[in-house]
Amino acid sequence: MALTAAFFSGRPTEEIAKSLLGTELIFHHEVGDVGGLIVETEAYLGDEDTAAHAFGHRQTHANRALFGAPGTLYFYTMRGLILMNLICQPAGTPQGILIRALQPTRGVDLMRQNRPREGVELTNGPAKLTAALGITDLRWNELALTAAPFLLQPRKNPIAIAQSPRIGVSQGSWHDRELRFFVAGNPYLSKSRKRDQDWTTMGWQA
DNA sequence: TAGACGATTGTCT
DNA sequence: GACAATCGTCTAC
Repeated sequence: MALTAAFFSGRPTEEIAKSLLGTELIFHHEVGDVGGLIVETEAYLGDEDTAAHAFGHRQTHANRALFGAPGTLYFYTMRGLILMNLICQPAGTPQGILIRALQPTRGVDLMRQNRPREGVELTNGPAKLTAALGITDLRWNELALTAAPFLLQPRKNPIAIAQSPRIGVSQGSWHDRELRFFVAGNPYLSKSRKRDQDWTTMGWQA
């Protein structure tokens, strides 16, 4: 059964970030479905999180989606690249989860057209996966997940969930908080090392 | 394989 | 005009 808004409230954002691992993100493209299993996420905890866009309850036109209802989509650009977040917690509590990497499951040929790279390079980074899915603008920012052409379907369970400090967060008192969660051993992780990759199980339970 | 660095673009002050 | 939740390339080991 597909995830709905209820999935994104009623428990801590870190918990939700972990339970998204193994969920298939499906995007209904005009010319066919594309998608993959979520293998890496990061939690951004709003007001008090020095790395979050809403730190200090800062609200601008660009980050307004963070203050939306659970299940709201937050897309934003970074050096001309597009990153995708899912909003957790009730409206007014600006917490979100960044989708950092996917293991492709469907529409791989289409994704390769969108982003001509081979193997894990197709989707092993937050801006890489949006490019591969074919997301080229912010038209779905601030929309509810259920109102946009996206679908989240639970598929697999990780053998082990690992965590680490967030990537690209080097300043502020929260820089070393372990709010990045990933499927241990999955080859599609950003920053993954070859010797850590398990191509037999891909990090999933049988 | 790890680390450094330059490119590049939208947003905010 | 400064900066950023990144990417791709290059270099050294």
